Formats: sequence, structure tokens, C-alpha cells
Amino acid sequence: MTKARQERFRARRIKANARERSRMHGLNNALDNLRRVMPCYSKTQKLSKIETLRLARNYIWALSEVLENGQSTESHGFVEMLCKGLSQPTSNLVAGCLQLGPTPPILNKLEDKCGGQGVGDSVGGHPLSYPSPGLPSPPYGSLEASHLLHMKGFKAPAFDNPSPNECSSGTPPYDGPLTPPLSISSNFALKQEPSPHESERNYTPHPGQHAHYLSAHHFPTNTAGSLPGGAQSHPIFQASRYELPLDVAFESFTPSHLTYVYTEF
DNA sequence: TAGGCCATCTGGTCCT
DNA sequence: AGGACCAGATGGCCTA
Repeated sequence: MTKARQERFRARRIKANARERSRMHGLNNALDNLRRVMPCYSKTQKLSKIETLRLARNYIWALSEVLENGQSTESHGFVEMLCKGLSQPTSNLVAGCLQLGPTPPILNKLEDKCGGQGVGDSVGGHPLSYPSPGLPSPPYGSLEASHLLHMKGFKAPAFDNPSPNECSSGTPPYDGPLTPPLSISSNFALKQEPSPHESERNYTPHPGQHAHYLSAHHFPTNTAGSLPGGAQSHPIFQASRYELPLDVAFESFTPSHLTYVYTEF
């Protein structure tokens, strides 16, 4: 190879590198645009590329369920769909965002979408972006709901019993094993043995999992008064052995109650 | 310090 | 020939 040819080759390589850089920047810009329309968009706490794609898939799937089956965006199932296959930190982030406050950001986004600008039209802030009333500003509070599901052993039912008919309108093809489920850390002293409510609720414990139940002694006494319905009237306090499967607890108590319990421990 | 994530470089392949 | 796309390699940065 002559020197002149080497130089031509080098110049071509440099040009190709620049094009490749530019191409990747375009790809990243597109990915960033996608991040902006995802739940829990934050400039300071960016989702990774792979998590963005996974969340986008889940988001489309979940919104399809909303449209087709009328599922509530405030339901536990909606959050489960969003979190499916996501890493635990991302799941916690999403769950925390959607379970805090009176108005799910998703709803705000949908409303904004319908009445406002199109995606990508905004300047200096996306039309679908945070915050919504009652929600913390990014990076999403300190311990509150962003940690709410960070509890060892919690496993949402939909994650546990995957089946071909798991979703009436069709679960999106799953591209690999799930990352570890949302986990509830540690301090719930939890039991492996069946709960009295297990059969009633058709709740199936998971071998090797823990943190299945929440019972009265998990609630510090000074929080009892804030339980829904009042401490004495609430079933969890009516019997010393009364226990709630965690998924049921999540339906029964607001995030603030559970957060309170969690932080107390 | 290991692992995750990322940007960049590079060579290969395909298409125009 | 040159551009687009892709995947592997590499090194930097950050965090647990």
C-alpha cells in the first residue's frame, strides 16, 4: 500500500467515524425523545437505553389495556404492566411515580396530549413532563414512594403466574427472563407459612420468596390511627393473627401508609 | 474493585 | 466508490 493510498484510507476512515458518530447521536436523540414521553421522565435520572425500550414496550401495552379493557391507570395492574421485565431500580422508580399523589402523571400526560401540543413541540419542557400535583419533583423525592416497593419478597401476582392468557388483549412477546421482581426489603418480618387468608384470596406463596404478609404488629401503634377505616375497625387489627398478603395490602392501604410502616422499620 | 452503561472506533456487509 | 447499518472491542465514568 503506497503512502498516498494509506492517507486516502485514513481520510475515508475518519469520515466514516464522523458519520457513525452522527448516526449514533441521531439514534440517541430519538431515544431521548422516547424517554420524554415515558412515565417518570427525568433529566437528572435518565433511564438507560435498554430500560427505555422496555418501558416503552410496556407503556404501549398498558395503554392498550386502558383503551381496550377500560383498565384504570391507577390500578396496581397498570403499574405491574409498566414494570414488567424492568430492572428493580426502574420498577421502583415507575411504581413510585405512579403511586404517589392524587393524580397519576400518566393521566396528566394523556390530558396534556389530547389538549396540548404534540410530542416534541414543546420548548424548554416537554408537554408530558413532570411534575403533577402532589408528586415530588425529580429525582422523585427521597424515600417516599420511590422506595415503596423496594421491599424484599414482594412479587406482584401478574409476575408470578405468567400464562398464555395472562392478558386478554395479548401480552407482548416477552424477550427474556424477568429481572428480579420488585422486592420489599427486609424489615417486614415475614412468614413463609400460609396465611388464613391465603385460600380466600387465592394467594399463592412463592417458594424461596419471603415477605408475603403484612400483619398488625408491622404497624407501629402511632400509625394505627391513620389506617384506612381507623385502627380498631380495620380488619388487620381485629385479630392478632390477621395477616394480609402484601398484594392485598397494597390494594388496601395507600402508599403513605405502607411507606410509613416501611420507614418505621 | 467489579459491574453496568456509555461513546467511540473499527472492519464487515449490503445497497445504491 | 461511498454511504448506511451493524456488531465487536475498548476505554472512561459512575455506583454499590
